[in-house]
Amino acid sequence: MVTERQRVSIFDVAKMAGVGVATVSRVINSNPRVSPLTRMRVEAAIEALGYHPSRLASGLSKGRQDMVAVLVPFITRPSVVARLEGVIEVLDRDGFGTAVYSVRSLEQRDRHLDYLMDRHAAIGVVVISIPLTQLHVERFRTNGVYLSLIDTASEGVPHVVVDDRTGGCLAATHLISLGRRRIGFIGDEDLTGLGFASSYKRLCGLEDALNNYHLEHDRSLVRLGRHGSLEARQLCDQLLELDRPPTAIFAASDTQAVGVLASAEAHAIRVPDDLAVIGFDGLEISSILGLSTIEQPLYESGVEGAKRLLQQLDGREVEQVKHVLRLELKARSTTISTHALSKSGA
Amino acid sequence: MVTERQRVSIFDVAKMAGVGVATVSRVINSNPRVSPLTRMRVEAAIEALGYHPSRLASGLSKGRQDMVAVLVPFITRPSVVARLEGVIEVLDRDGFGTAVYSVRSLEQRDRHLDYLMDRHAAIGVVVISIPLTQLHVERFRTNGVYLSLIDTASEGVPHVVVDDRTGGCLAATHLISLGRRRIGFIGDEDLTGLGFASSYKRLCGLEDALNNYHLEHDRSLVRLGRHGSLEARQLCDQLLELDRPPTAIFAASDTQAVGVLASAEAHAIRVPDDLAVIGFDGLEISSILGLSTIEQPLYESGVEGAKRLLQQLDGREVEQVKHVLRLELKARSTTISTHALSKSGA
DNA sequence: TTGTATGCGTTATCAT
DNA sequence: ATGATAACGCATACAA
Repeated sequence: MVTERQRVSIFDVAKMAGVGVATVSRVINSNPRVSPLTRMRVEAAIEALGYHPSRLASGLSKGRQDMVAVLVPFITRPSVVARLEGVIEVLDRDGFGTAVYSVRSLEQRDRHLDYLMDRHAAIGVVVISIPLTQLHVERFRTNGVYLSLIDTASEGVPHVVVDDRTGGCLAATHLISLGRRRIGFIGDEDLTGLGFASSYKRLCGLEDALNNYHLEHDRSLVRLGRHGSLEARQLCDQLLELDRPPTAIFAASDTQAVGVLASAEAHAIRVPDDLAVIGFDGLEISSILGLSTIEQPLYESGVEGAKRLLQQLDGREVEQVKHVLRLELKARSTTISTHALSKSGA
Repeated sequence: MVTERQRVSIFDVAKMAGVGVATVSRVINSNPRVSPLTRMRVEAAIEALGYHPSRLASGLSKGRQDMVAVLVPFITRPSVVARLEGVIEVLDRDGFGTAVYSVRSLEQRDRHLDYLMDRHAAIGVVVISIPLTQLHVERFRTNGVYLSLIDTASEGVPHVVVDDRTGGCLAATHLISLGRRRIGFIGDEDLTGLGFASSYKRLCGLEDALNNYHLEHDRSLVRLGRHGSLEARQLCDQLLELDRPPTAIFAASDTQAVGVLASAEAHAIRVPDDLAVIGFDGLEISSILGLSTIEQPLYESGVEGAKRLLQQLDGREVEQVKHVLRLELKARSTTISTHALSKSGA
């Protein structure tokens, strides 16, 4: 039925153009050592035959391929996707494909890493928000597979991060400066073993802030659970039903803060009057809901992470092994109870 | 510096195990025609050497590789990501890698498609929410690259979709049955040339519903713009500032409905009393906000789409070329103004 | 500037 | 059951 047309190879092109395969190869790889005339003849043949070089053969011959692997946890999280988008865009611009490996457990992480420790699987690997062991890193190094980290760090490996602890402190200080003393925290529980370092660091930042003001930290106001709005709402319900409920809540992410807002509404608790709420990330939803937050450049983190991988491929040393992105407090209507807030939402 | 350890090949394993390369290959591919003893010796050597078969060489030899490409538009949209997650999960379970190609324009679509029309680039391609031309489809067929479509359709190609038009009708009928007559619509503008078919079909469904009730459709209540909450809010602002504003709004997606809710709040318009709002998709946010919506199985669409690709790879005929997923009306507090809504939010 | 020949690491065919 | 060897399609060192 389907005439599985025989693949056109570099050989066919060479024959049609009346040249050797090496010349065709040179044309493909824009090697300057080809006369303009020959180049044109070859290009014509390529066009006529509808020839596509085989990435497989090319990769095999060169000992590496043009695919970059990206390891991501929980791909449905908006923050992860925003980063991923940046990665894909940069890689694509440089002609690299992006293979996405989703990891939900430590076993899955190790299985994928094991597979990717091979220049024939991917020329380089970008890891987003997943902790690596020193052993993994070593093996990548010895195997000559490049590595670039986003939102996670490892000794000697290029990584781009934000200072989550300072961000947490920033958020809490904002709440304290507003007169709030009982500050609840809703963050991620470490169920998977993939950590959730950022959530933990942000909590540390909260404690830093309380310490700075010599305030005691009521540990019973800290609730951890699975990441998600629904879970966060339930955790917040618990907090709001306490005898002495918090007067402010710092959620480890905007997604969780959305759950907090829903919980407050269900309890008919006025925000920010009775409860101030601040999130983290600066997702679009925060801007829409007037949610105060600590904004981090997610997309940019992807861009930077990918660029740092490309630098290594080019043989350039990565100038700054540790690249720290800025954080910015966005004070909106869930903490500041003023006027004309529809305007300041940007 | 870095001792770029020489790659261990099938040859090294053969030598160490004292067998031929063919035998090693058989072991790798779990070919039964190997004696248990030899198998063990080979496996031991593989383990000892830390050998990984080269996917490149394997692919070249077999004339195809184990990477599936996925074409996605606007990867940051939650609906797209949910689908993508399903695809990745299924492919991974079957040992296939997933290369993600993001497309934002027609040129980019064609460039990627052109590249992927090659069994050496990907053994199969899954396309999400992007329209294809008949020409593209033909070329895939003649090149022997398998194709599976999600949220888009093409003659003779396996695809999984929902009935957007019926869904739109469902949403509108719900609003009409609630006594609303002036129904606004906020949907996607076709800026990119990638269509946005679903948004358009949902609008058609709205008109169907109006026709069913012999209601006139006020075209001035239809506003199209870039997909996103912020844009939707602005469009809704226009609608609410009309002399005769709508009494209900159907947003083509939950993301846009969120913008509508924000706009209503900014205008101090009560929902659902003065304005009923319904979205589409059934994202987590809809459940949190109590947003009425038409829920579609996004994750499942990815799962199904990937499965249908795998069926083709297995040489099985896809039994159902067109697979239609169900839609479900979730009536929540943005259309129904009753009691105890915090409970019905599921 | 251009062509020839070898190697990249597998798989598969054919012997044995 | 196992081994030798020819593809697979390209890049590149070397020769011309």
